[in-house]
Amino acid sequence: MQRTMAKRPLPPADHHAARFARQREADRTATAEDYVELIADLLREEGEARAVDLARRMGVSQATVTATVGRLQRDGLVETKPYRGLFLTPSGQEMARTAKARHELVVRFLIAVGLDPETAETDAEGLEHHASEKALAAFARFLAEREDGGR
Amino acid sequence: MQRTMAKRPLPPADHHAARFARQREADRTATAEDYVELIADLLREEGEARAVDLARRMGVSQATVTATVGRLQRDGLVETKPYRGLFLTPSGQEMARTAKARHELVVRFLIAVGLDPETAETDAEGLEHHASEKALAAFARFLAEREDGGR
DNA sequence: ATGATAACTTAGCCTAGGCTTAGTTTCGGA
DNA sequence: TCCGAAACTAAGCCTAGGCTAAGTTATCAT
Ligand SMILES: [Mn+2]
Ligand SMILES: [Mn+2]
Ligand SMILES: [Mn+2]
Ligand SMILES: [Mn+2]
Repeated sequence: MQRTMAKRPLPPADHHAARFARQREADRTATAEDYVELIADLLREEGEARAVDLARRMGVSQATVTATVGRLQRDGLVETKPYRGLFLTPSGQEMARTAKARHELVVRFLIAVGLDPETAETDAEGLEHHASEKALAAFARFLAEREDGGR
Repeated sequence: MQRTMAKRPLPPADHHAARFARQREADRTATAEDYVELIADLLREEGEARAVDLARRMGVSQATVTATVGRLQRDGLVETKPYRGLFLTPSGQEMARTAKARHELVVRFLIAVGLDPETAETDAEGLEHHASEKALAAFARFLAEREDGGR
């Protein structure tokens, strides 16, 4: 995949550690982001977001959804009305809005660099959680230039 | 970050679930990939990869390294000689080689689309685990075209 | 040669996020 | 109306990957 194995010396240990720490942090927030994004999507597209639908779409058992939603409630992102679905608190809505915009941006970017739309969607689901603000800005810049380029 | 919130209907539930399943799978393998890549780097650059150095560079306690390395051993990726460092089995070397190439590719790609090198390194540490083969191929294609473009 | 220090391990704890199985509660069709 | 099915909850289990604190053990400098 690459010819020359660059002889780059290792970064200072604390820098190195900081990278991994950021990665672990992103992993910790990923589930919440995916859930609230999906809840928002379901509310918008289907009018309601029931736990059973979340379970189906996340590919996870209902019990897992119950537990995860419990944590989201604890963290002030979600409210539940049993048999009537899930709802987002203001801060849940905020997170969903951000997550959705980021998700869309990553998908459009991946397509712009030559990935097919289906794979772009799949990959974006994971990649989105690890793109920093700076990376997202770079992606947006890239897309803006692409659109301009046609002119 | 985006003006129009595309009214894309939700994908079929099973497709949707498959995306999240792939994401979870990637998360499960990420730690092993990072460890073997780092062990390989340390062996190459420092001549040895001791647990204590791994701990420092991963930003994690020594006890965590012991536990994680135990899993890597169980999975046939690593061998240990106490006070003499860690070594990769053939399949560990193979994983390290792949992970390293992928890491380098992602970094170069991020820089090519306008990210500064330090952020590229940080983001790559997380992004690399979620880029499919197709995405990596697209990144490589993009880089090849960039290089060509100057001609 | 030996002992202080660094490296490593062990034990015990925690949370997130999975699972199955077994209840309970609500809804809606006959 | 009422009862079976669907939705939800609860209980109990598991693994990964973190932590701290308390041992061991090997190395190396004196
Ligand atoms: Mn996602
Ligand atoms: Mn998403
Ligand atoms: Mn990584
Ligand atoms: Mn890496």
